[in-house]
Amino acid sequence: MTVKKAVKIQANKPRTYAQKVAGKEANILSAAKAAFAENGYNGLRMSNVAKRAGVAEGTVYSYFASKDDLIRALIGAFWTQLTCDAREAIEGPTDVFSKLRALARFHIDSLIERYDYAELTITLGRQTGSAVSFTDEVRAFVRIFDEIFRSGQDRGEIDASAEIWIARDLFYGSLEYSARTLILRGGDMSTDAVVKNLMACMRAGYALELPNSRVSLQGERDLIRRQEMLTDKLEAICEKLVPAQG
Amino acid sequence: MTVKKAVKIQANKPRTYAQKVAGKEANILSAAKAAFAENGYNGLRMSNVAKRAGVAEGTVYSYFASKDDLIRALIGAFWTQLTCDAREAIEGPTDVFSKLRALARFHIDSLIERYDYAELTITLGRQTGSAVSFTDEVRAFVRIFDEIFRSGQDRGEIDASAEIWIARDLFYGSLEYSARTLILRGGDMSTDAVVKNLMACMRAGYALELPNSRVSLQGERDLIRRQEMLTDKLEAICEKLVPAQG
DNA sequence: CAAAAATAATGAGTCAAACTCATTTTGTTA
DNA sequence: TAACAAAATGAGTTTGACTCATTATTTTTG
Repeated sequence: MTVKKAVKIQANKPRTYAQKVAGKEANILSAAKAAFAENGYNGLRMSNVAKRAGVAEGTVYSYFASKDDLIRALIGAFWTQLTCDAREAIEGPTDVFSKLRALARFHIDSLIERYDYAELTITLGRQTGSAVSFTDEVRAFVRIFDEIFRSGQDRGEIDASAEIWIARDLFYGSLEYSARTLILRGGDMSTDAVVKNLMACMRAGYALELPNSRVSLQGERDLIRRQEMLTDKLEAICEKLVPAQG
Repeated sequence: MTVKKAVKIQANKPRTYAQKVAGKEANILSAAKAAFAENGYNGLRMSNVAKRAGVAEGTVYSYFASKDDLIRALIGAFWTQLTCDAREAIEGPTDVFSKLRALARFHIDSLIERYDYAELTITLGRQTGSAVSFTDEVRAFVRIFDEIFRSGQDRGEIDASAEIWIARDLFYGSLEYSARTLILRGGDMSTDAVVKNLMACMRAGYALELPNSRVSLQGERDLIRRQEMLTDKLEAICEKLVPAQG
């Protein structure tokens, strides 16, 4: 038996039953969330989830086909929430690199708080042939970086020839690794240093300030050459004049 | 019962038995390696490993206390081999950034070939309370990067104030993420672009060439200023001379 | 060399936990 | 309120990691 989420609703009856069903799914999910937070993926017991949600074990399986599917749904919800929060976090700054910095800061803080989700995202993400997938939710989150980066390219602040997927992996990859280091070693190391370093590298590698400064440097060199030639001429004139004045 | 690896060896008896025991452990490990390669961690069955190794299931448990331990031993061996190969791969170049480039290239290629090990390293690495640990083996691999980076700092080619753990996470993190992207999306994307981009960012962020060029830029600016003043003076002289000559 | 002791191998059996499904309960419609 | 449909139930099945009493092999000892 599979619980049909799209229950036919009559216009006159104010869908109390459908609400109840939807509420039960939410109950199970939040029970799973709590169980997962306490014991992780391997420690999570479907029987425990059922007990917490106040339903029989079989009921859980009528909403989620397997333990994997249940956790997948959880991961999807996590990324959706994260996307929402991240968008809020980057609202302040208008400058492209400041936006990226805000995103980086938010992301590494989130990862440190809930690294288990990130870990499972990778572990379960590669497994094929499952009904539930959280690919879309992760993509929606990743899109935040893409939008900022693209807008930077459009505005001419970021090198337009930079491949976005590489920049994205550099961004998220280094943040995730650093988050793990901070969790493992813990203590006195700060997220600020990580973010600062990442942004310095990205700015140095992608920002178009450097080429511009090179152009101005070139211009200065030209000027120097012209001034050298002018100096030569003037010196020659001086040479002629000095005996006349001396 | 636990098989004692340190069998007391009599000088006269040429340890045929100890060899046999060691051989059996190697058999089990290679059987596990094959099974893991075919089916991954979840798909690996201890019964299957035993069958492949030509021993009873119980025997496997006298060499490795659990499935986790068996896989951990496998992961440890993987990193040891990788360390060996990586050291060979970076032998050619002498320049610091060329060495890093060689390491990056080697690492991303290895990851693409055997991503499952990298994934499990992360998943199993965080789990506590297990007899077998592969921390040392991973550390030995990571040390390769550290050695190159440190030597660069010592030689003055790399910013000495750069925090090595952050640089390391940037390096390995971005490579792992990119490897995953390349595996998932596959096809026409190349590892070359990833390595090139990473090295560009690291060079821009860590190399000491940039500060040097800034110094020379400053020097040129000073020269321009002096020439401006000189030009002023010469122009003034010309002004005086022109009516005299005109 | 044979008996005794120590070590290693065996595989049938245990156990935990994910998953199933016949039955019961609850809700909806006529 | 009866007939029907949807949902919930939990005892039972299955799977696969792990155990342990027994058997086999090797080493030591007298």
